[in-house]
Amino acid sequence: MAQKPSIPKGTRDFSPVEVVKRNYIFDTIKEVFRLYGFQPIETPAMENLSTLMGKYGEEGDKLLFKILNSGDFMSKVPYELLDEKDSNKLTPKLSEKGLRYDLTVPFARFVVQHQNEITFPFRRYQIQPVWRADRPQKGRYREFFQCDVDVIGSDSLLNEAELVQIVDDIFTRLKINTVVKLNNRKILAGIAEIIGENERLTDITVAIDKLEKISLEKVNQELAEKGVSAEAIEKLQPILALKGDTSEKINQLETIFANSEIGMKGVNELQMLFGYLERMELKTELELDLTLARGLNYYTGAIIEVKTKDMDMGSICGGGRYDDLTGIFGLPGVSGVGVSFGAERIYDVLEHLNLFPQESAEITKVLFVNFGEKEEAYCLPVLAKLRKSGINSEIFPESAKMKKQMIYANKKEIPIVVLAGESEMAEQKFTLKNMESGEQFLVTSEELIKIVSRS
RNA sequence: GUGGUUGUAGUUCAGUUGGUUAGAACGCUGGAUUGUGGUUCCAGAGGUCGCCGGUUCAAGUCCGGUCUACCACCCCA
Repeated sequence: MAQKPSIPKGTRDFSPVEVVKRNYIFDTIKEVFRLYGFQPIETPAMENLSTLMGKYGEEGDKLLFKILNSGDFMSKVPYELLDEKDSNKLTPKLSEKGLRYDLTVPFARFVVQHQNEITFPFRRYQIQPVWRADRPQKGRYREFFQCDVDVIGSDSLLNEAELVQIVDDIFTRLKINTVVKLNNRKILAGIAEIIGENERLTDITVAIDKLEKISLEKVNQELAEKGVSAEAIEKLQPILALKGDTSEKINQLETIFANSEIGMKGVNELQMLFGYLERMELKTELELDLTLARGLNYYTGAIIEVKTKDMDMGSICGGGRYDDLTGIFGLPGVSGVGVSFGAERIYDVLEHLNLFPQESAEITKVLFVNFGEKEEAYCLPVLAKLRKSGINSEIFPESAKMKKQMIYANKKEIPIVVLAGESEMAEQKFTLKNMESGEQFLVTSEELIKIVSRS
């Protein structure tokens, strides 16, 4: 006997109901992207490892799925390498392709490769699965979808502002209450500068990013463990404790950064961004969060993160500005800014809050019961007319027992069943049954189409 | 990658200090009802107790390993 089939760890099948719900999210997102003039691209599931390696830090490299070379690859491996048993040295001999880890790096590669065909600034969106060899947990998978929007080739902060507007638009449509948290890497760099720990920018950002989750004491402890001097930690405290609304925080930062050029630049960018946002009449709450760092270390300017106010959950959307992402692929000086929507988490929020729409464009509206060959022939022209007028409809493919066909309609939640047997045919009519109320009507084909189109 | 919890019909779960033939509910199939689904009633099918090994006269139950899902780190969407 065949053993039970299964799928790889951290991957999922999607049932029809789930796909319909997921498409609702993707369709809403795409609609808004298009509304702002973004165009879709797609890139291959696999990239050359040389494109992917070293772009996500040391951790990231470990989480890349690598694809085994084809053919007799072992014959080319020198014996000494096999004896050494050093995976890091052996891997390049066995694998030269990997599954993409995110959509941003392949996008950067795409831009460099097609730079002469692209009109800048390039506004693109991309909705595709990505793969990470992470340990799965609830809401964390090894295969998941990212929905990215980026503008590349423009330094204007208007792009940041529009991305926030897109976020506002999408979550308003999805009926999720959100707060958009904003910060700027230059502020964080300024902080590192004035406390005299320029070198430790990454450690500092990672540590203060945790302020929401763990206590101030723990954060300070972690900073000390990472080798940040006690003096610097002391200097950091008043900054972490900054209070007030956005303009108050910005005012205080101006004083703090009097001697930090990069810090001042960050303050100016924030002022400009919030200036744009004020004119956009957003429904979403905005918050300047100085502890917002986000892990990805290619961000250089604005940092954006979106959380829902409706339930306790990590961010459902995030992004920022990255200067010079294409530099590593040989095209320096092109700046980009983008955000990525976490489809899986948005799904969980909508499910939890029961916000998926009941009506779906993907379910069958009308089922013709099949009574036999003559009856089939009688129904087919009407079925064709229904479909022509855009009504999802089907005929049961064989003249099975009535009960079986009714159960089929019931399970598929088909709202209307059409019965046409001998007696109906004799009168040139159809019996239309409303499956919810159980009511039945004897109607002509024209009346049938009219009634069904209305409901 | 580190540490922990878990696994029994399709699903959710019972299963005594280790002791004959592993149960229930829901679901599924058929019937009551040859032109009527959701409610009801009757009958039936469905399990290598995640997998591999060990201890024992005897293992769903104890031990080791492994896989899976989940939880906390790490990191992240």
